[in-house]
Amino acid sequence: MPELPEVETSRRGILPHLQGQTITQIDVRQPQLRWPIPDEIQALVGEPILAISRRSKYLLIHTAKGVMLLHLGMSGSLRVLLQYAPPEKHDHLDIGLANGKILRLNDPRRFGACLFSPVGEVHPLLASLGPEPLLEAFSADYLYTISRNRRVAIKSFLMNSKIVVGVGNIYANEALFLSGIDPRKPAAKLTKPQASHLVDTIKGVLERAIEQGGTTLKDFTQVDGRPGYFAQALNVYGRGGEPCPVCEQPLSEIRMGQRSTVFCTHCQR
DNA sequence: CTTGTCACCTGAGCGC
DNA sequence: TGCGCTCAGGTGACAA
Repeated sequence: MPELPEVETSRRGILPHLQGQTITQIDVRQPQLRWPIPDEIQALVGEPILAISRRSKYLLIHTAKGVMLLHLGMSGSLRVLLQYAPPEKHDHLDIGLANGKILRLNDPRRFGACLFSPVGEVHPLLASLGPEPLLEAFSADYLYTISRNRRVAIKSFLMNSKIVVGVGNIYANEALFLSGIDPRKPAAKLTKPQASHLVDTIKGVLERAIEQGGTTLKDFTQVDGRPGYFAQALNVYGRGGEPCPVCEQPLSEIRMGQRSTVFCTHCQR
């Protein structure tokens, strides 16, 4: 499960089931995810879960011995089940808990990850990430300043995790539409008001999606308990050729960096 | 350093 | 029904 709101919704969904529980077992059925699941992960067996946090699209399960990093890639999802629930196709990993439940990772495409970081160390994958989009560090001043002298298209710039994390293809398309900015515009050509508007719309679109994830949040213990990927009404994503919701001109669809990019040539400049 | 491309993997949908 | 092709929500590793 991909974009930041779904990851945050997953965090909130599994939190009540995992908080304070001790990890009793870690069953790896398929270690070949994006990277092999390391054997060191077994160091967490016997450890109480102290907290579950999120950095970018990584979920971090904290213990006194270290942190388990979970990433859902393009197709991963988490559920909380009873420990005897028979594993189904693509159920690669179970984290057994003292209350008889398990946290189970399912990921058909195996672009996800389960990694380990010893206590006190920051995992290398997290070391050079940009700011969280919903925190104050991601501001108009920041975006304007960091985009100077950058010729890359603003959409690719936004999707660069060194600039800001958590803005994936869907929300990059949506935020640029809501800001009236052409996704092909070189980042350096953003004006200060545009940078400010863009920061506001990114925060707004992500916050609304998280709120909706919250309202539709199931308890993560049912087969259909996963949050819907598209809880939020989308203006442009997946709507190439359809009329623009504002001006009714047909929406353009192009590819930028192998990613589908939808925008309105009339409303976005 | 910046930018663009490739790779990882499975499954769904489409045209034939 | 089946085959081959394209595409899909991510992102690190490279090459230029």
